[in-house]
This record gives sequence, structure tokens and C-alpha cells, in this order.
Amino acid sequence: MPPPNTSPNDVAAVDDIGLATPAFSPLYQQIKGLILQSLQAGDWKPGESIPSEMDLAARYRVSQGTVRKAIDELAADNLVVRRQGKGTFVATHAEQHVQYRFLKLIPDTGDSSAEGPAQRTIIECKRTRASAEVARPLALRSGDSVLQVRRILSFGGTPTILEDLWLPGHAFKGLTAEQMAQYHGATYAMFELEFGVRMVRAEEKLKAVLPDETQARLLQIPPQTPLLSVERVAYTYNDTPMELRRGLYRTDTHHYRNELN
Amino acid sequence: MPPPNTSPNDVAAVDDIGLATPAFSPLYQQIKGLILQSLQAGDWKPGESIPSEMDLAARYRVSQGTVRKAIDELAADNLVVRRQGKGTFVATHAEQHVQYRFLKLIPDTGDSSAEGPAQRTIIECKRTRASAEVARPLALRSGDSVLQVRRILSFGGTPTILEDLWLPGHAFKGLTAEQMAQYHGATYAMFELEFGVRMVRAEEKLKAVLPDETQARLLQIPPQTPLLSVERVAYTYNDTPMELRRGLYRTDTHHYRNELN
DNA sequence: CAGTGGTCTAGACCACTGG
DNA sequence: CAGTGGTCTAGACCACTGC
Repeated sequence: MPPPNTSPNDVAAVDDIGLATPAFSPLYQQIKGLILQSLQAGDWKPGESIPSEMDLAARYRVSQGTVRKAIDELAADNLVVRRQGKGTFVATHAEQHVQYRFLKLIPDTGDSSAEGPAQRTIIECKRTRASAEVARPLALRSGDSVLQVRRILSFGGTPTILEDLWLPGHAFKGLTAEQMAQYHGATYAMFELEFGVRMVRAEEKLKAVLPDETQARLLQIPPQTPLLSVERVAYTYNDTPMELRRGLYRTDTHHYRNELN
Repeated sequence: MPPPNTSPNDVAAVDDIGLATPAFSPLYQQIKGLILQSLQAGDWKPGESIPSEMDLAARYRVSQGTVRKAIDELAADNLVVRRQGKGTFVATHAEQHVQYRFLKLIPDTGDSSAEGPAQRTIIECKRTRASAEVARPLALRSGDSVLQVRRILSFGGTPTILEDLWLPGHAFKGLTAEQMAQYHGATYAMFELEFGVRMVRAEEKLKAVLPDETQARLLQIPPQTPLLSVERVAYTYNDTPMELRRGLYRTDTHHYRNELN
């Protein structure tokens, strides 16, 4: 016996809760979009649980299976974490064991946990104005206010990474070197907890370069030592760029590891 | 009314077709495993279609939904490609528009298609014995027969990549420089068509290095030019390593692009 | 024990492809 | 038009969590 089923394209229930859906897309995609909006709006904070599948199904007037498929995709995008028997939680950089969300530099020995946590030295933390090169990837206009941070990460006492960060001034008002130092290591966790900015995705461009004098001195290496330059743009929800980061990695004892599928 | 449903853990139908399933796993995982075995065994060749979901469901005595979930995972792993209205096809490096399956080097201009196809020059193609460094990642013993290939890839006439390949001798008997040259560009397609070896996955280790004299000469660059060293191990089904490749990339006009989720 | 996500089924209908 | 994958539903039961 067929259920009293409305057409799969019927988005009446969705429209009922007040959202326009101009083009066709499967119901579960629309549900995914709605949940995404709630995530962006901060209806559920990182680390908290979202409503159960049954709740959401009732709320959106669809079957549990449809909600499930929507959440499955959000989980695949790392926006949400499912835990059997407990619920579905908004992904977070804090509290989790995901210390280095985007860092792919690994000691050549392979034992990435043995070298222990990184020591971080903040060299500089100042408010400046964006140059054209910095403004473009951050979707700002040159001259806009940006926060610039320069720091060194050391592993086992050896300076290994020299990093420059640029952050949009409007989103990170009041960021201080003290804050950067407090959260030893968990920079993205700090962005979340202190500024409500959750990074979701990143793109990196890698090149091999030679350091200038200042860079060589800071990393305590001879000039002419080839370094891996990693330029990263990190995005929040909505593909909004929120961080530009340029790292210089020593690769004599470490390497950048990547998996291809 | 409940269906005449056997327990979810009942693998009778699976056992019926003659396979042991020692530990517990969801039915769809077991089905995935069975399909995987057929792929490895070559029951369906790359580019061909596999049986329809209904067929497989009948064959394994499970519902279409269960087969679907199994195939969904295989599709997510890039082992299989679904095409609505046509069927599900074994993924292939040939015929597809996926010219460079694993190459992540991109011109800085971003317009990766404008520079046209790479010109390939084979410098060397010989049979040797594996050194310890080569044997380990290929899961061979040092001294085992390996094929070694050295070649240069040029973009727009500029030598950009110097590559050394090592292939297990037993799987690539009779590989010649002519074969390498014939398939301009589509090396992995050749492996598939000529040797029945389909690469499924790869791992890369990146470092910044300086070239030695020979390397600098071959790439027509001054010494002291920093290069990106990319060491890749490519795997077939079953996590069997089948290729070790070491590339030296010029990164003055190109960069290695990576996306992080 | 109740509540959560995870698996499985059966059946209906939609969207796309090709003869 | 028949056959394929894609969506959606409804309902049952399993596995895990925590009270």
C-alpha cells in the first residue's frame, strides 16, 4: 500500500517553515541546507549536540531516513560528528583530540606523537593594513585592517616552522599576543572559543623556496637551506576566507604527508 | 507487518556462496567486500559495467538498499563510478577525462588547462635490482628485479618535472621505453591496459631540496634552485604497493595544490 | 530502561539513458 | 518503452550510551 506520500519534489513542509527553494534539489539536500543554516547561525554551538534525527524529521516533516542522509553528508564534510547511542554533535577544534587539524608536517621517523607538543614562540602580533597580496585571498580590500602574527613552532627544542598569519581585523577585534600564547597549540580552538569563528576547510599552495636572512636567522639554519613554503587560506562556513597563513617548514627532519584518492 | 526478516547478522546467503566471514560486520560491509573481491579478481574489467543493483541484490540475497550502501562506499573510494540511467562502472584511468589522476602541480596562473598537455621525454628505461631504499616501500626484498624509468615532463617547452619510477619487475615484465612513449601522458592507463594493474590510492611525502648537478642539468636550471621533492607510493587493490615514484618539481612557475577537509 | 544513532527491508515513485 | 540508478517513506530491529 503506497504511503500518503507527497511528491518527492514537494517542498511544502520546507516552505512552511519559511524558506524559499528556487531550483530543484533532492529533499535531503534541502534539509542539509537548513541544518547548515542553523550551524552557521550558531543555533547549536561547537561541541553541543544537535536535535536527534527523530526530532529533526518531525520538525521538517520528512522521514528519518531523509534526515539521516542529510546528516550523513554533513558528517562526511566534517561539520558534524555522529556518536552512536549519544547523538550528533557540532564539530569543534576544542576539546577534541584533533590537535592539529590542518598540519600535515610529520617527522621522518613517522612517530608523530613521540616528539611531543610543539613549543610556540610569538615574535610579533600587530594590527596593520592589508597589502594587495594579503587582501585578495582574504576577500578584503587593500588597506583594510588586518591582524598580523608571526611565530615559531619548535619540536623538541628545534625551530621547525616559521609562520605568518593574517586575520581580518573586523572578525578578530582585540586579539592579543597573550591570547595566542595562552592556548598553547590550539590556535583554531581559540578562534572558536574567543571569536566564534570555526574553520571548516582550507586550501594550500606549496612551493620550495630559499629563506631570506631574517627567516634563516629565526629558524637558526644556514642560508641556502631549501624550505617548504605552505600558503594556506582557511575558510569558515559559506566559503568565507578567514585566515591567510604562510608557513616555512624545515624538511630536513620532517616531511609533508599527503594521501591521494 | 514485519518482513520475514532474518537477523541482520545472518550471513547465511553470504556463506552459501562460499565465503567465510569470521568477525562481525554489517551486511553491507560484507557485500562491499564481496564486490571488492570480484573487482580484484578481474571479474569485471576497468571501464565495464558491473551487474545492476537488482542483480547483485538477488545474487547475494539481500535488499537493493543494502547493495546500494555497499556500492555507495565503493564509489566514495573511487573504485567504481555510478551513472544514472546507465549503470555502475569499474573506475578506469583510460578513456576518462582524468588525465592526471594524482598530479597536483598547477601553474601559478591557475589556468591548468591552458598550458596544454605535457611533453614527455624518456631518458632511461632499464631493468635493475632493488636497493634497500627502493625495496622497502615496494614491499620487495633488496636485490629483487625492478624496472627503473627516468623521464622529464615539460610544459610549454619548459622542463618542469624530473621523475624517477621504480616498478616491481614481476608485475611489469617486458615494459619498454616504446610503450612508455606511446601512451603520451597516460602512464596509469598504460599500466591498466598493458599489465592489468590498476592504481587505486597513493601516498606522497614532500620535501624541499636542492638538485645535484645531473638533476639541475636535466631540468635546465641553475644549481641552488630549490625544488619540491615528491616521493609517491601508489597502491593497487589490497593495499599492495606497485609503484615508487620520485619527482622533482620546479615551483617557480607552478605550485602543488592541496585541499584540506 | 529509554533514547540515540546504525542497519535492513520492502515498496513506490522520480530522473535519466538508450533502443 | 524498459532498465538503470536516485530519492523517499515506513517500520522493524540491533548496538551503544547513560541514567
